Amino acid sequence: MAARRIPRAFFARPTLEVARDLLGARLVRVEADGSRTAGIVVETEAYIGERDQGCHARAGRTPRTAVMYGPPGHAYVYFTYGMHWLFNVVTEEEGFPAAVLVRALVPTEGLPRIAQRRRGRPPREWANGPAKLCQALDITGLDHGRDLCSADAPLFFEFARSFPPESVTTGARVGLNTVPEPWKSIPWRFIVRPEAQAALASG
DNA sequence: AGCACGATTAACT
DNA sequence: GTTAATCGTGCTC
Repeated sequence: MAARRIPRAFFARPTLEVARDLLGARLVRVEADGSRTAGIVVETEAYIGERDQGCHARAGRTPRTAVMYGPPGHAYVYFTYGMHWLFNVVTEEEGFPAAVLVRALVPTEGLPRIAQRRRGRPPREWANGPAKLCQALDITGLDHGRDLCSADAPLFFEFARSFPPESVTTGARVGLNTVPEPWKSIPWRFIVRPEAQAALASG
């Protein structure tokens, strides 16, 4: 029985709720040959509005950030450090710029293909970072703006698992070195504890 | 037109 | 722990 795709209403909620509830969801890429590569989301971060000085929308609406102002459930994919793609899903109601950055997956499907894309690295490092998971699932600028909730989307989320509060930790978002407080330290990062992640591999 | 820097990664010492 | 790689973006001149 096929798992249910996560509908747009899930993303049309407060970004912190979406970031927390996305832990345990399955991010799925349908490959050109129809096969799937996928993994369970185990780490996310929330970026919320123009006042959030860690959010790209702090500069207002620009060509790059326009997607964040659009309807929820769409992909906000951007290029950074001259070489890496990072994947977010747009949240909240249309007109309010916010998104959840997916920072790590535990790969569960299409492992040979993922191994090929992450050639030379051990399985543990296949998708344990925001740019790594984009490599693993071949997420690039071509996916920017894509609707992840349409029936024929080749990239989407599925309901898969849920984690109890004791399996989740929070902390400051990563990489905001020059961002002023309180935004730099506000605990908008959500992580599935390592023990709980280990259980995913076997089940 | 020029510039500083980034929601990172991998390879170093 | 430190640092190079590498280029689009937004800001200043």
